[in-house]
Amino acid sequence: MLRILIADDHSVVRKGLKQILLDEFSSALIEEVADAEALIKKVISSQWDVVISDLSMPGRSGLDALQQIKSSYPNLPVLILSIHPEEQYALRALKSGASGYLTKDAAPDELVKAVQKILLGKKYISQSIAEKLANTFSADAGINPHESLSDREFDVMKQLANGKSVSEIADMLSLSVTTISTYRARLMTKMNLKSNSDLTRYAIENKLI
Amino acid sequence: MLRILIADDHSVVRKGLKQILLDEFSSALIEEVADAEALIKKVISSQWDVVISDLSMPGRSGLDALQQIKSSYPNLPVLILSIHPEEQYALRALKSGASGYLTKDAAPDELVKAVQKILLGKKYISQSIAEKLANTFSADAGINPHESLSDREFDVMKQLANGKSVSEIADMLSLSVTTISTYRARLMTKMNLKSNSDLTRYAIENKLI
DNA sequence: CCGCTTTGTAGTATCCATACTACTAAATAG
DNA sequence: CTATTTAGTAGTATGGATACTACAAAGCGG
Repeated sequence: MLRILIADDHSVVRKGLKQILLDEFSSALIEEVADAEALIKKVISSQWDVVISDLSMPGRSGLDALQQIKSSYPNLPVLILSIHPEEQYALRALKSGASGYLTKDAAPDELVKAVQKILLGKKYISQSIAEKLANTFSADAGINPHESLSDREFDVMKQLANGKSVSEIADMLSLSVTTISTYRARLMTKMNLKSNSDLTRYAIENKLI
Repeated sequence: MLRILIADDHSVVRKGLKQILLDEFSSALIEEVADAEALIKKVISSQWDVVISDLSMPGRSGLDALQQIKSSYPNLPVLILSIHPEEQYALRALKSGASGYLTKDAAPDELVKAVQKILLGKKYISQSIAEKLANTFSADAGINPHESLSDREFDVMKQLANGKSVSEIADMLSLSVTTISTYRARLMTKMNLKSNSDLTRYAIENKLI
C-alpha cells in the first residue's frame, strides 16, 4: 500500500493535495503535517514511500528538513512543492537531494505524474523549471554574487532584504542572534554590500523578492 | 441549497477549499473556476450564494473581477482569499465591496466561520488583518505617505533608503545621532513602516531614489 | 587520504541605535 | 491673539547589533 506524507503549513493546500492524490491513488494512506519539526518526527516514526513538502514553513525551513531526511533516509524520495518559481530555490532543493521540484500552480495531473515518476526512483522537474535551470548552467552562471551564498546565508539574506531584523530572524530560526549576525557579516562580504537597504535594493533588482 | 463558487488559479487550493467547505456544508453545490474571466461568466450564467476568490490570478486581476461583480450584483457576497498579509490589499478589497478578507494560511474553521458570517450579510475580517487595518486609518491615509514628511525628515528618509546609517547621516548634517534617530522614528510612524529596508523598497517603488 | 576552506553555530565585549523625554521656535487652529 | 500642534534639536538609559574570536563538521583540492 502506498504511503504518502504531506508537509505544508497551509491547511488548504494540504487538503487540496490530499484530494488530488486520492483521486489517483485511491487506496493510498496519506498523512499531513504542518511544519518541519512534525515532518521529521513523522519520517522517523513511520515508513513512507514518498514525501511531498513545501519549502517555506514556519520554524526550520523545508530545505533544512529535506537535508536532514536525505541524510538519514537517502532512498526516501522527496518532492518539493514551492510557491517560488525562481531557479535558485529549485537548484538548492535539487542539490540537497530532492527528487523533484514543482511550483504550487502546477496542474493536478502534473503533480500525479511527478509522484509516479519519483516513486520509480527517477527525478521529476517541470518544463518551466527545467528552462529556468538551463539559464543557470549557460549564460553568466556563477557570477551572480548571491549564488555564492550558502543555503543559510541565502535564507538570512532574503529575510534581511525583506526588512526583518537580526533578532527576528534569530527567533524564527531558533538560533542565536550572534549566529545570524555572523551570517549577515559573511553574506555582506560575499556580496560586497554594506547596509540592509543595499540588500533590499539588490534583491529587488534581481527579482529575489 | 447552498451554492458556492470558488475562483483560484491554483487547483490544489481549489480542491482544498472545496474539501473544507464540504466537510461543513455537506449538501452544498460547489463549483470552481481558475481565472477572472471564467469567474465573471459563471456569476452571470448561474445563481450563487457566495463567491470565494483569490486576488492574484492570471489575466484580469481578482480585484477587477470583484468590482465588476459588485456593480452588477451588489448583494452577492464575495470573500477574498489572498496570500498577501499586507493591509493595502485588504483595504482595496474591502473598498471594492468584498464581504471579507482572509489570508491563505488561515485555519479551516476560520474559513468556515467567515463563510457563515458573510452568508448572513455581515462582514468578516480576521483578527490579524483587523489590526493591520487599524493602522491604515489612524495614520494619515489618502495622500502619499512621504508627502506628510517635513523637509528634514524627507532628507533623512532618502539617506536611510540609500543605505546610510543613522550616525553617518548625523555626521553629514552635523547633528546629534539622537536627533537623526528622532527624525527616523517620526518618519517611520508617518509612513507606517518598520525597517530601513521597508524604506528602500518604498523609495524604489515611488521612484524617490 | 590529508590538509585547507567553507559552513553552521555561538560567546564576550563593545558599539551603535532606539525609546522616552524635553525644550524652543514656528505654524496653525480656534 | 492665545492654545495646540508640528518641527528642529538633543540627552540619558537601555536594548539590540556587530566585531572578533572560536570550534566542530563537512567538503574539496591535490
